[in-house]
Amino acid sequence: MNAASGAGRPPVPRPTACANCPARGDALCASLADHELHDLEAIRAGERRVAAGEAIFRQGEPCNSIYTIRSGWAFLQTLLPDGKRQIDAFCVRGAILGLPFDVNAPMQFGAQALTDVTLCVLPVAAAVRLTERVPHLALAWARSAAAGQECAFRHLADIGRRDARQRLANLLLELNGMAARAAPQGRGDLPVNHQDLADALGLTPVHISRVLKAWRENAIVAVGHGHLRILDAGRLKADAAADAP
Amino acid sequence: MNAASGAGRPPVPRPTACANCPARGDALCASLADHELHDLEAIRAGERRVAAGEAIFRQGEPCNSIYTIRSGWAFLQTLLPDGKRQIDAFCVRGAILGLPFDVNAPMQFGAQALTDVTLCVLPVAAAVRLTERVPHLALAWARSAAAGQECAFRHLADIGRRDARQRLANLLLELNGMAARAAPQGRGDLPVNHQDLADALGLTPVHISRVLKAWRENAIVAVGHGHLRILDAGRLKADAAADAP
DNA sequence: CGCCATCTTGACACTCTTCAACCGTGGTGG
DNA sequence: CCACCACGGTTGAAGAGTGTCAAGATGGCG
Repeated sequence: MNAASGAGRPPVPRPTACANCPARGDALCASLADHELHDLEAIRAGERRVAAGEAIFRQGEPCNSIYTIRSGWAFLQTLLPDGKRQIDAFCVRGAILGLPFDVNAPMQFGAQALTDVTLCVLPVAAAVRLTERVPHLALAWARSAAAGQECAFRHLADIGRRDARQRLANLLLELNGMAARAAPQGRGDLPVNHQDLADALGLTPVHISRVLKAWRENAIVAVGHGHLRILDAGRLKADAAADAP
Repeated sequence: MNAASGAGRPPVPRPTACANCPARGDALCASLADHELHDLEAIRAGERRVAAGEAIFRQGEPCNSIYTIRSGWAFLQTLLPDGKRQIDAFCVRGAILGLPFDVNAPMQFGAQALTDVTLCVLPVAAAVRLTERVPHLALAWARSAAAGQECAFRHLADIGRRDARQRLANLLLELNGMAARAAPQGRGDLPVNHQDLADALGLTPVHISRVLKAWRENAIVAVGHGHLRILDAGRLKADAAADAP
């Protein structure tokens, strides 16, 4: 998974340092100056790796860390009392995952790794204290949370007001965009199965399969075990807004 | 609508001052100390009244103010290209409405008054600048945005994973709670019509009417022109989680 | 008093779900 | 090395839930 030790390159002094963080430029840190970054680094609680399918933090439990994704895919989910699951958002590099300002309050949603994930960990209490000296930090959080809200609203409009085909097309295009930004040289495989898509869109895996069928046959998408690739984003876009004027 | 001038009480020195703001205790300001509040007041751009049905800010246009609701009801909405509407959230006293950190970026959702509304107006640029001296302010924004996100996620799980009856019961209970907090002595009338509820829940007004029918007949809710009252929250709660274990 | 928006009700159509059977693939242990 | 199994995906048939259309009732407001 990590090939940093190979190939005659000089070893980086501290592989998890902020300065050479893969998320530098995307995350919280993007809006911070170098000296502010230094302050931030001082309170970091290091790095955490979470295997695909494992929880990053759980719904119903308090969360005393702020996680930033350095690599990999994760998602936020709400579990209902009867076991149904709603995926609220997918996240890649740079996303900020827990914002539990009240350390003791139980989280109302959980976060889970979709692929293997590496996270930057910030203790909430220290981060809030740091805010006094680095107001930009709080501003960056606010911005991140506002972006998350916007994203949730888009998602809401999708689920509430569009049919299955449009929902799925929109989501796939969004995921494709995230994949492209997170790994520009990647092959574009999205690490989602039908169940994930169904739980994100308020549909059933069976229906996802049916909607994908037409696209498969027209070589617009390719489906595999636990992943999915978009072959023709243009035609997908046409389907996404089939009812637009 | 405003009876402040009546009844022999001594006139307040400045009716719109922060210190006697009806939202003091709910909003941004709740987490600020008195001297910080003073700083905030210095940059206020006064008050704005918006009549029921009018836009507070529009989707697609930039928004250079941060609005806090002092009184009345509003909602956030996403308009789709084909004219469909999704209501993303309902808001009462204390809610913070625009968080356009990039003053030039067009808003991806709009805000509209549900009843007549009075708003506290803060210019974004000045507020961001103030953040340097009052870090609490940025923290309060972040908290507010995070709360908004949580609310959106709950809403998402409702629409994605529950049937019409449960969705409606949940929403009505939430609105009822907001009404109780916003006007504890009020009669509990919710200022929503069937179209509003339908647009919030991803349903049609016709279906809303059908779901309400049973509750009407059992004296659980009372429906009127453009408003709605909950008579028996307990039985509504039972319906809201009818599928919980 | 009459208009208009809101709400109500019925009949019917359609999307999506449910249930069930089956298939292909990848992993695992004998 | 192969048989087996588990999982994810596919497909079909039937049914529930919700949308659409259309007509009528109700009540507020000019």
